[in-house]
Amino acid sequence: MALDRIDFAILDTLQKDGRISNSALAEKIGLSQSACSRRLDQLEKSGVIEGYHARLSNGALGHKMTAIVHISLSGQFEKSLAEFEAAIKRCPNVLSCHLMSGEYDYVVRIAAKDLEDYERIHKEWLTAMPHVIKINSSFALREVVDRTSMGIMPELA
Amino acid sequence: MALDRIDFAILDTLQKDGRISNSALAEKIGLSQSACSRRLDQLEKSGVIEGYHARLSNGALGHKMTAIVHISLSGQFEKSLAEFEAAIKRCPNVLSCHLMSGEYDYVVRIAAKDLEDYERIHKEWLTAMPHVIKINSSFALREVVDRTSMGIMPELA
DNA sequence: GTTGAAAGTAATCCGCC
DNA sequence: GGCGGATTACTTTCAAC
Repeated sequence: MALDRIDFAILDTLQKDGRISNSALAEKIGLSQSACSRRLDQLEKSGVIEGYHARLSNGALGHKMTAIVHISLSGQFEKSLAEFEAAIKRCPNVLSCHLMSGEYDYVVRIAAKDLEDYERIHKEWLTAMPHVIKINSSFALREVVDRTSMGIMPELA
Repeated sequence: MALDRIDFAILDTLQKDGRISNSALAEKIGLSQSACSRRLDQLEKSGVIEGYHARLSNGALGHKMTAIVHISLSGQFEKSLAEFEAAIKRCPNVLSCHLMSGEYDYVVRIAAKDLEDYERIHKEWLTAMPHVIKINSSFALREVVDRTSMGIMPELA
């Protein structure tokens, strides 16, 4: 799907305010409501927009701690990976998980209430996952940036 | 702010569908529209809901590669950290960045179109940031989980 | 791409139970 | 917490340009 500047402007706006009304969006990017609505339809149907989500405050919900955990499995067979991934998806404290190249197989970001809560997660979830042989936890002292998708500003230039 | 099961149900729903209408939300959680609207107001004003965002497909936008970069600075003075953080916030390819305890000072997640694009980002942004003395890049082979906030299901129990 | 209009739906705010 | 009502605003669709 070919996107032009107007599409990027729509995406940029919607990324910053996912609940903006079609009319406000149309006005902001300088398009009529009908044209704006049609483009938005296209962007949603084509999969460029995957969905809309409320962003909750982990802190306000009592999860003031973020851990970044590097995990290695005992083998890299697709079956082992699949079993581990199915397990990690079930853990509600997992914010993100990527299969990686390099020293560790997975990098996992975890939200916890506090250190004690992290110990519980570590024990009940992480060490209980299939094929795990090595776990290395680091803790975030501060969140500097946290976005789901990258800023699309560069494409606007 | 004290949250009850109804609040968690609202949050859970809104996290999955950030554009749901108040009337649909009210029906889903079994509340009248006015009560639902009042609670939502509170959740937004109290900061539990930080905002609403469209989730864009990095892949569809041409950014098919995710890198996780560990960065160390030459010193951990607050001034150095602040300067580095100001710089990293400016980079549009940065998805997340955390100041860490442990071996590296920062863990940064970066979206890139491809390896060539990553090399450009590495050269133009990462190595150009103030006080950086060590950069270690790993690449994601697969995204297993990616959420902004943790699932709040556990609180529903 | 635009405008304008119609019809349906939703949000907001009210007082009251 | 629920209900009904009134007002205002938004969405969607359509026709015509």
